[in-house]
Amino acid sequence: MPASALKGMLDTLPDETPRWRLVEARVREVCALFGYSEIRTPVLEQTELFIRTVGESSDVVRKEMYTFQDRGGRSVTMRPEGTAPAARAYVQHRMYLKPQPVKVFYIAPMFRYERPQGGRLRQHTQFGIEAFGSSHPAVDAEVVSVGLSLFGRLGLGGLSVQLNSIGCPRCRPAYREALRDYYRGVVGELCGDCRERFEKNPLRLLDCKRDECRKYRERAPRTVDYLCAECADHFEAVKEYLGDAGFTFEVNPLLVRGLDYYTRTVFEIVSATLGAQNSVCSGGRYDGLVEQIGGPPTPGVGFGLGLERLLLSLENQGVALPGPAGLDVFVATVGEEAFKSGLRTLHALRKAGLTSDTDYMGRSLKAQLKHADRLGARFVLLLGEDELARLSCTIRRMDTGAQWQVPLDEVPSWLLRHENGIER
RNA sequence: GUGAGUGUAGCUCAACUGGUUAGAGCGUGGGACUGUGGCUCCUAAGGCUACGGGUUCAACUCCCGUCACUCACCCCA
Repeated sequence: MPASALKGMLDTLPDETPRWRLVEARVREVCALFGYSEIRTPVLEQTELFIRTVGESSDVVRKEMYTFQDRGGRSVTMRPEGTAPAARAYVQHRMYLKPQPVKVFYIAPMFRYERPQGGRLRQHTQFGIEAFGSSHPAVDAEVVSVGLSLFGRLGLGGLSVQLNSIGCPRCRPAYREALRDYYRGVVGELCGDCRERFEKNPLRLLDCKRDECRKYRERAPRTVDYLCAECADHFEAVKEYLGDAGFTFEVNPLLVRGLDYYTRTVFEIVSATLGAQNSVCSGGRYDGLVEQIGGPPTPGVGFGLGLERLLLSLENQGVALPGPAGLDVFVATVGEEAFKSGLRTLHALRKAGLTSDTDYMGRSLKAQLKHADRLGARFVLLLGEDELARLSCTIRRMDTGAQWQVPLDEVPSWLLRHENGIER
């Protein structure tokens, strides 16, 4: 039996879960503030859903999906991203009949079979939001600002917002052709990948990182110059709304996204404190997605935000993150009778809502105190023969060392009295 | 999937150009302090040096293979 998790899949240990809970709490606060409600969808979906929406030519579908036959012989896939499942739920439950827009968020594991690297895992946790039903450019701006607000609340800096518009099915073909025309003469000098992109998905020619391909993109035609009137107006409005909200961003004409369903707005929030995998949040508009799944024509915008990357970036920036919460009370006892009495007191403490624990290792009193200190106990309750005889106990305050004798049955109420130091 | 680097105690790292019982700090258990934590000191446990093979009188050290991890590419959160 191999006692190790699968490649690219991490355990989150007790020392680390508090920081996760902090981030999740902030996510929920921000979502509540912006009017997004939580949705939970299954980990598995029909493979078809992702092939049709994310796109047959995308890398995600071609080589990164965890796909297998279930026992009924159906091809199923562990979700590689969250937008398609949310859109599927929107259609399945006819949420287009509800007041629009429908705004949802999720915190859920995503799976992609890739080679792990700093900030890249096979299972990662994504916080995502989706706003279905409105094509208003102010919604695009809102979506971006949800991400930025979260980062702001967490104290994450060193970010840059990259924004672009890749047009719609009406104007994109003209752009695609212009791009092909531009690259046609130099195809032979491009890398192998780019030669394939030239055929299949010319937009992607723009984000190749190889020098031999990179030098051409400076003078390549830009998406924004080929937008139809509606798309151009939309893009202008998005920028205006974002600017009015006080956010700074950069228009990056080279930004195109890897998933096929995007239309118009695409954006990416990049952190300067991550390695090569520096995109912490990215998304865009997907006006054709719902219809493609079988719903009525419905616009939508959203983003995905990698929580592992967010945590990494926070750590790299030295943002203070919480560790395990300390105990209110540790019950230390000497002798068998005192141990039994201690257990009864422990129950009373817990019943009163005080976080408390005792020693189950038969440690010496001294070692129990030491252990209590490590657990971060604010008070230690001492119970030995002397105390038992008097039906009382010694309460020690760990930060000051002050001690009191308190009758056993009054311990919880004594501790809860505000002046004695436990603040709820 | 491609390329490179690294695998020594729970963690972070030592061990000269191959040389005999593989060390230290932190952490963990116990003690100095017979019923009182943090500081200090003492002490113990903990290693098939990732795994398998080869070279050699001798391998943590050199060679080959496997696996794992890391970084970069592809791509993405």
